[in-house]
Amino acid sequence: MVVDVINAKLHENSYRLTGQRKAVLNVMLENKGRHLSAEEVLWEARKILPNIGIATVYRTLEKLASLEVLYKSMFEGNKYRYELAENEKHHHHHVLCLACGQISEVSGDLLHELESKLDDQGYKIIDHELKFYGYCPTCTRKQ
Amino acid sequence: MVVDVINAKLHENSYRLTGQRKAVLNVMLENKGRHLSAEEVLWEARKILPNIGIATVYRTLEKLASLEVLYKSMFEGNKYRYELAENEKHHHHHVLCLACGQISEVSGDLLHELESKLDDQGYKIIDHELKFYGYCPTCTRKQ
DNA sequence: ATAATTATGATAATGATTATCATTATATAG
DNA sequence: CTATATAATGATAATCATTATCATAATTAT
Ligand SMILES: [Mn+2]
Ligand SMILES: [Mn+2]
Ligand SMILES: [Zn+2]
Ligand SMILES: [Zn+2]
Repeated sequence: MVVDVINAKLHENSYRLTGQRKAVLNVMLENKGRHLSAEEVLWEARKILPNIGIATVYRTLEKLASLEVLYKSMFEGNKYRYELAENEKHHHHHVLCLACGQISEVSGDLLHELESKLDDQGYKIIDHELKFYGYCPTCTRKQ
Repeated sequence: MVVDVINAKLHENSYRLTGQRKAVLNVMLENKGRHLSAEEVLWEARKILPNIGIATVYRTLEKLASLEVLYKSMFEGNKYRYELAENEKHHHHHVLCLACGQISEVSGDLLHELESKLDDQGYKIIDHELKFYGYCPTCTRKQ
């Protein structure tokens, strides 16, 4: 997602692009493809802005997620992770390695068939989330 | 899942079928198809065994989940829910209504194609989890 | 410049889950 | 059966991610 687009989205909602928000955004932009926890974002952001507080990081991540600049998902079950939303990758899914914890991505969307079946039943499906659990190629080889 | 099977599973692992575990099991058996939180299980179990503690409920739910007598999943994001595992329904998936919170079930498994694609890439996929978010038929009609 | 709005950081509160530990129940060995 | 080892329980403290509170600071509108 281009920075201008993000800027526009913030502006639309009359959010100010403060130094703290810039710092958080930079962290996410420099970590395309990674899935960071709030605390990880905090550590990175403090390299840019040493006094930024954890509450601000949470607030910023939530705002950016609500604007769909970021995606928010839960892998370990106790902690959310955030990643930069890239348009072409919308609706990608995840493979979580049970050995090393690595998160890899699966693109492609085979779920339209199921979704239209649900539509026929009267549901209105907005979104879906798919996670695979198993072993990544590296860990599979080591077994 | 039949009670005898559960009994056998417990026995195999030399777990004792105590009054507390019976109470939790009864709660789950009487709530087939529902997805209960630990606290909800506690309230129900206390109707049978008034002094059962929350720690024991957690311990029992975890044990039963590890034996695959129960399935454990997270819907709201902050709280796990447990449901009785029924063999024929293995790998069913969920639709979460964004309006009323109702959880309904989807059977069918269209994911083998994706899983075999991942296998080709060297992954060893053990399990998957699929959630749909949207509106249930009732809430869709009300809109 | 003044007043209103929005944002921030420190810190307390919350809520689900897990750990600890003394006590109790159950099983096993002699 | 009795002693002893093992497993289970309940009360409660600890943990940890997230949210709420609130006084202060920054930005915007008047
Ligand atoms: Mn991703
Ligand atoms: Mn279910
Ligand atoms: Zn791995
Ligand atoms: Zn509904």
